[in-house]
Amino acid sequence: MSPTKQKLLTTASKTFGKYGFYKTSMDEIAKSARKAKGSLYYHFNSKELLFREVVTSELDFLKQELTSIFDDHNADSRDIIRAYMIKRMMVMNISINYQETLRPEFYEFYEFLNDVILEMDEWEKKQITKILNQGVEKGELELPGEVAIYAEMLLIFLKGLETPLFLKGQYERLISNFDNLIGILTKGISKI
Amino acid sequence: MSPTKQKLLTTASKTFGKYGFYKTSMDEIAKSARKAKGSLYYHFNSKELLFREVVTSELDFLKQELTSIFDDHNADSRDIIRAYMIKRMMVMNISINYQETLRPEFYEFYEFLNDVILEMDEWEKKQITKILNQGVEKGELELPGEVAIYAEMLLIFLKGLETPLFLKGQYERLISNFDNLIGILTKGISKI
DNA sequence: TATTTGACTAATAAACGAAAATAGTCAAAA
DNA sequence: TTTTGACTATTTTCGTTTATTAGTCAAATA
Repeated sequence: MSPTKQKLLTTASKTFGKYGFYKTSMDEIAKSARKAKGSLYYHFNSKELLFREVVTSELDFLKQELTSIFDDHNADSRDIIRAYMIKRMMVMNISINYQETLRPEFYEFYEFLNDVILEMDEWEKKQITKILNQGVEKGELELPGEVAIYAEMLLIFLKGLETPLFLKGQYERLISNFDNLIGILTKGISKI
Repeated sequence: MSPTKQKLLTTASKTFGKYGFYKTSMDEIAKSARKAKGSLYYHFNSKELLFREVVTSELDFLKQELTSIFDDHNADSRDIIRAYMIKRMMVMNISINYQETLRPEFYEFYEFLNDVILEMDEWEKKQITKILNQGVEKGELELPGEVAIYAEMLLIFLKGLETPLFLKGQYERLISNFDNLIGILTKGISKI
């Protein structure tokens, strides 16, 4: 990625993060980056696509952070799940542009991001399924029925927490107890 | 409650349920109920208060249904929790006016219902806490740390499911597997 | 006295055009 | 190939009018 494009992307990320998608103008981003607006459009075809790249880069970072967790094949699958969930919430807590997609207006206005979010969901479902399957194979976990459905439910649970944690500012208060709840879940799926 | 008031309330519930709060006019409700608009305002002071009563009555019904579950003191606390969760989702699935408060616009426009929802949240937190505490006392459950926090997290989980289940129409698909997930949770909190 | 009525008023939302702001383009320059 | 900024096209904003709907009240009814 060229330095100009990089500069534009990080400036866009900061500005969107500060004022939100709709309160940020393309002129403002270009000016902040000390580039012409034409350059912005040369590298990113539209405001929506620019925001997509901003959010995508946050999600790519998250994926990367999460991948490093389950790359460790020796670890107990219960520890991997625990680490996955905690890391997920930690990184999301600083993914400020992703957080904007949680806002209620999202559903009305941000359809252009639906596929990005959906893709992330599918990615996570796949990873969690993989972790669970590994745990079952290693005899650490016991899951009657379809494993993929458990993955889906766990994801719904994690996503359900996003609004209270990130939008309603309860991250600091609840995260300390989050660990206990994960403890319940991992105990619940453990083979006795 | 007088027959007229009753009639107006059920008509309002049906009409709001069909067209939503904003697409329903007070004239329409009065006409449907074959009453004068003045009667509507005699029994309910405003459109917002009328809708409040409609939602409140749905939530009162839900409370009633849930109360009958944990009134049974002999039952195993794990069974009570399971029954609570399933019944909760079943009743909510038919609480069509409550479901409207889940819509994204809710946050912007329906502040006048925030306290009703909050009150329900508090009620549920209290009931779930009670069930969990009973289970701990009877030696059926094991919960390290603050019991109330588990109740809060369980509630967040249940509320997190509401949007995918009721607004995104996944109730039929997911409810059958919901039971498995509850199984994990109850196993997780069970004393071994 | 408590309740019901419907014509009436007050408040809100929709429709619309003009002005302002912002997204997006492109020929010229680097 | 990339960058620039003046330019156009589109969208949003704002003020005004019109239409709809919320809410009132004096009279009628039970």
